[in-house]
Amino acid sequence: MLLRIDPASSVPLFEQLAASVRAEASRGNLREGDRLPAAREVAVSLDINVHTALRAYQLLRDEGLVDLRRGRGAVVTDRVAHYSELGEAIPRLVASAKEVGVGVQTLTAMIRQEYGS
Amino acid sequence: MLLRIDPASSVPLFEQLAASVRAEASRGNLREGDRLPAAREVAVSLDINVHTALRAYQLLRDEGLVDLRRGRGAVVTDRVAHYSELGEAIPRLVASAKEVGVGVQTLTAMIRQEYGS
DNA sequence: GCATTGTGCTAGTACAAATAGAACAATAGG
DNA sequence: CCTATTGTTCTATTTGTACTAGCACAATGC
Repeated sequence: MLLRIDPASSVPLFEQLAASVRAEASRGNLREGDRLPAAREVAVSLDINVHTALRAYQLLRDEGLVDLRRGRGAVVTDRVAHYSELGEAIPRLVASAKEVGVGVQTLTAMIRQEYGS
Repeated sequence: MLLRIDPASSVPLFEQLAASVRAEASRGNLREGDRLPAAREVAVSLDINVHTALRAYQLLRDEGLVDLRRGRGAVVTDRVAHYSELGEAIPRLVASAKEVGVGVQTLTAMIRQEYGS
């Protein structure tokens, strides 16, 4: 499990952490039943507050990627399969956008627009 | 030109307005050389501040979708073609995400992650 | 010249992120 | 059964940023 964050980035720490976990899922490095390191443990190793680490985990729980239970930790659900599926489709779209010079902000805005309608 | 915004939405007004213009572009309703209504005009008809309308236009300028000039207004550039291209690819990905129950926030986060790497 | 249109500057308000401390509840394992 | 582990809940503070807005200014077009 490679979890990285960049304290200098403008992206919130908890989002970076969640994204880092998703990336592992997209690459197929996570399987149903796998257990993520404890929030307290992650907080120490990344030098962030426990609440921040927990918030990332709670975000992933809201998405359904992990189950959270006291004493047991964060366990990957069966939904991890969907993430690796999208892990193939997404790079294609991103490549197209980059080719024609459409930025991240614009692309994500267009997706939100499409999703909402 | 159908420009709509929802004051009740949590999405910033200027982003909604910009998205509304992009949507027109994606649908092929805008062509190179077309002129958008004046910011002050849009502000009045949508009942928002001029700065808010202007900020939307400046966002579109930064994207390269329009050229902005004093006294002349906002003119659509040749990049509009790319927007209608993506207007076909994006719905496919969004449909896939919806099928497997992946939300907007998650999807856009994954795209940012992919874009950045 | 004069109206139109975008730009710059300034500022108030509100919201979100991150940190912190403390107490609590469920689970796992010896 | 007991204990350590792990997430949950609550309150609070600090800090930074986003959004909106008002006013004066500058460039363009007719």
